[in-house]
Amino acid sequence: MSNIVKNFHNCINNICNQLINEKILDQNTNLNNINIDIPSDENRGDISTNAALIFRKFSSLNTMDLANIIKDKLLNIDFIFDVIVVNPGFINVFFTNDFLIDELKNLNTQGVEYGSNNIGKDCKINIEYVSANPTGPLHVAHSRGAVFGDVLSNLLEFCGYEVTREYYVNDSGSQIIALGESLYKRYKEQLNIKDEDAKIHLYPGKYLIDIANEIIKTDGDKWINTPLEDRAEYFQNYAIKNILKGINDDLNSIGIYFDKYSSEKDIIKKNYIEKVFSLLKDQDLLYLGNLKKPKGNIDEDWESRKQLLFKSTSFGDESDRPFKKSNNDWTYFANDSAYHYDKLQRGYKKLINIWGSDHIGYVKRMKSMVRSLSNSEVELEINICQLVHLKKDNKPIKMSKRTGNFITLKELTDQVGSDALRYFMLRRKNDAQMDFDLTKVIEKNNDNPIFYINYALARSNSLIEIFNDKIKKSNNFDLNKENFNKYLVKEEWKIIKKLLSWPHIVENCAIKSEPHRLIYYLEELSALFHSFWNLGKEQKSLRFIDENNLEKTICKIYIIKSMQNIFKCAYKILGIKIIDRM
RNA sequence: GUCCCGUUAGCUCAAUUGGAUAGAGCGUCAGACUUCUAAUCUGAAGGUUAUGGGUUCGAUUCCCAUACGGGAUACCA
Repeated sequence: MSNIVKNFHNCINNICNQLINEKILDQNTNLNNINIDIPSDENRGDISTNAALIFRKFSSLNTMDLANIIKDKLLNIDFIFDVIVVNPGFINVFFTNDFLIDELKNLNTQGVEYGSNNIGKDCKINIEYVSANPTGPLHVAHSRGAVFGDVLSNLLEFCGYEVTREYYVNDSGSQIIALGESLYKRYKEQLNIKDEDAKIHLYPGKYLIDIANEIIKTDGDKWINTPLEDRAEYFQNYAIKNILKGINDDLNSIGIYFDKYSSEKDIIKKNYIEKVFSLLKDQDLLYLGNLKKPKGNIDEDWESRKQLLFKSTSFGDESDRPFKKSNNDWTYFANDSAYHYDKLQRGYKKLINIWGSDHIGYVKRMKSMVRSLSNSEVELEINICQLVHLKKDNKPIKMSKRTGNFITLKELTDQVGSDALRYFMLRRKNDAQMDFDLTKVIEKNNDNPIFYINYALARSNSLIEIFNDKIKKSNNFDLNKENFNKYLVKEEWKIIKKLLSWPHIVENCAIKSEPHRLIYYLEELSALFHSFWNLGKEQKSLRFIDENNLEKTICKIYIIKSMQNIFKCAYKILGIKIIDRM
């Protein structure tokens, strides 16, 4: 597992220990705030650190003197070519070319495993996402969380976590009762039987009609005039089963698969709510009380009610939260707490939930709950995916879930394809709102970054083809370090350094749960490649393939192979297809 | 009213968890195709990081206030 940033970090830590021994640094010097960066400006070295600026507080020496002492020690390390100290105390380090070539060989030896790490070693983690109610097909708003959760799972797996991808099915409660009755209503409708009961809320959309017709196909009109209690469960389960299958198909079509579906019904059957109840009671976190009247806009029929409340204020929430309704039923929050208790029982060391922005008000109470139920041993991380504004030709598309006039995930996938959908859903930070333009994401021009990176890959691939056809079929390159030094120009060293920063990018993305950075990395790498490619137009000697100079060509093709390796690895994490040719 | 998220170039967005001269793409202007694939590239112009304070060697980043935009706001799920 090679990571140039980590390697260098170790060097700095060693030097720090030496300095402590030499009494230059205080015994209790804190190393936590030391940054190791890959500078964006190449003049600032291949890697840089603020160590001297941090050490300043733990030493009688001034920052620049400290920096120079560290510099002298760094210069003794064999893979460091030069060190420059800059005001106010940054230490900029340049690697030797030999070191970079060794690392590039590492990259190729490790193949698509290059960049993986073990920060998640022995950590069982549960990532719950989508979890849309099984009352209708997935729509656009679900797709962002779906893709985000999937890629975060891939990424954490790559970092050594043992990941469970989980979908929580809300197959219980009043919505499901309404769903069952909606289906029954459609069933009657399809059999041309008049229904006077207009009170029942009907789920809009055509999908329930299709399901109703399936029931008619097998059962005919046998359910007509059966009492509610006899038919309810059948209609509910039938609807859930079919809708869930549709949801699953839609997800599969964009490459998303779950390891586990958890059912709310099952959780209730396990009596976990009662278990949670007593656990909270023991910690004195439940009490009977009245919530204060909320200020501002509220319904006119608000009334003060006595109900069982969870003390989430003791964890920083702004209000305590209802655990039971005033009629003594459990709230949804109580159910959800039981579900999280179930996850804890399964031995996860960390939980991640990915929620839509409409659930943002529930973040604090759920985090508080998991802390209470796990003795603060398990952290619940909640990533909020903000709204996606759909557009077409730069004009907003109006949608309303109430009338059933919304664009489904399936329709979106059919229009733009899985790759464009995934790529653009990931391209923005999850907690910022984003636009998604149906026409723009599939345009084949400069505006479209996914074509930009695919084009880089396609171009590089044609190089490999030409190389194999014309020059050499075998993979046994004679990789002579001297040749790299002799033939490569500064633009190519820049590409190599970019490639070697991949493990650092991966680690950062995983630690911060921010997969969008992978996308930006790919676009930057592609830019370096395209730019260098075009230099070859003006100056033939800079081209990758020179039939008259095998030694040089081999070095250059080796970089290309390394680059493709990184692309393959990144595409796998992002879940998008490799494009060989365009 | 309260809470959460956001505000960075004309537009859409980055910024390596407090670092150095805040970067890309689009758009604008000026250029590069007898090609290893022009779906590309080169150059120029474009900024008081919403505003005002604070913390410190150093702030787009952390804290406080203000403005604007979006979302959430008792027993639904």
